[in-house]
Amino acid sequence: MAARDVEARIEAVRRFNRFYTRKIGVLHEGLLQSPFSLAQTRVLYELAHRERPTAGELARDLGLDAGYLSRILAGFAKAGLIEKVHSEADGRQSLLRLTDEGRRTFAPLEVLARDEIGAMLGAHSLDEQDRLVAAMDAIERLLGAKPEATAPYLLRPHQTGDIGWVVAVHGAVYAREY
Amino acid sequence: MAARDVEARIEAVRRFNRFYTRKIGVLHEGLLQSPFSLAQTRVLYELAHRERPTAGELARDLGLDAGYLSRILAGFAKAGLIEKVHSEADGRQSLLRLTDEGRRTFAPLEVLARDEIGAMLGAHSLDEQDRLVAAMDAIERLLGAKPEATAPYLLRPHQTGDIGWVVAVHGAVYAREY
DNA sequence: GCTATTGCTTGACAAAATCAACTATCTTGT
DNA sequence: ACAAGATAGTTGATTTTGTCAAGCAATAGC
Repeated sequence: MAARDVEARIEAVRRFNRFYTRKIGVLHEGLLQSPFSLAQTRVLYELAHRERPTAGELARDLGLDAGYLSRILAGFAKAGLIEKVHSEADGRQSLLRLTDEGRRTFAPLEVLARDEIGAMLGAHSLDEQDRLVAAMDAIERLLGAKPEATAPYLLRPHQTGDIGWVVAVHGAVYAREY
Repeated sequence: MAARDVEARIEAVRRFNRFYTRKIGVLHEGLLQSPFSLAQTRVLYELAHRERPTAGELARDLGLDAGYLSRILAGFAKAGLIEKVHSEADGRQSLLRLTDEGRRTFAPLEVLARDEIGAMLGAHSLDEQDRLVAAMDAIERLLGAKPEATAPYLLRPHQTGDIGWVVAVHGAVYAREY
């Protein structure tokens, strides 16, 4: 429980990240039969599940480049999948909405994605399925809450020869002398 | 616990996938400062942690296109990061190995990646960290074991009007009549 | 009102990934 | 032993994906 375990925890998380990176890659292959790219699918999903999002909202939440997203949305609009309505409140932004055509197009993708996950789950007993979902919920709950933006965190125990602590805050890494 | 819950489980897994897709994306941003792409980094990692892998082995395990990987490896070889040794056993394949230079190049990446995860963990209490790691281990254990390649799995409970079961096996989706 | 900021778009470009064709080697069946 | 087929890897052509900076219109802050 001491600092000695920090390395082990980090390794465990990294192993999981490698594992799940691959898993997600495999799962996404299934949607490859659709005419949409992964990014397009993610955007479609958000469009289908939000009230009247703006482009900026989607870009922020999906972590997409604004320009990139703009093109994706332009493509959707051209294909008649979405409608852009000028915002009354702020003339710079448009409120986005799936058209009926958009919903019809999206529906089979949704089925495909569901069935794929269903197949994955189906390979396991109900008990295992429950444990899996519980573990996922736990991770989401733990990592989903925004971490405190306050103190820097000790990453490695001090060792002779170290110049100080090595700390990382918000992705940036610093060395700090004693 | 009945089939009624299937949909709920599927939704939970999908939500987690969306969540973790984003998480991984954010975590990879940190390595953006390095001169290597995500794919290159993954390959480097495997090279550093395997005995004498072949290109095919890496391509399979990382899910990379053979041609794409070939170019990545050619780049590494050109930069003096790896060495290809003709396999005695099979003249078609080469055994790959990081050079000392390769190890030196890889080391700071490893530190960066570790510190990034460390920062993530550091935002949580030790107890939370333990629960996080336990949940990740659970998922890996459950999904890591190769599922039985036998029976098709029931995805949705029967409803009036259904033509039959909708089943999915290994990513392919079939309809089956009663 | 003037300036800075914000939301979005566009053009130019670079990086990442896919596909098919091809060579060299190995395996299988007869 | 040898032809036919499979496999490991490379290469060229191409597409897809993503990034960056410039620019425009609308808004917000002095």
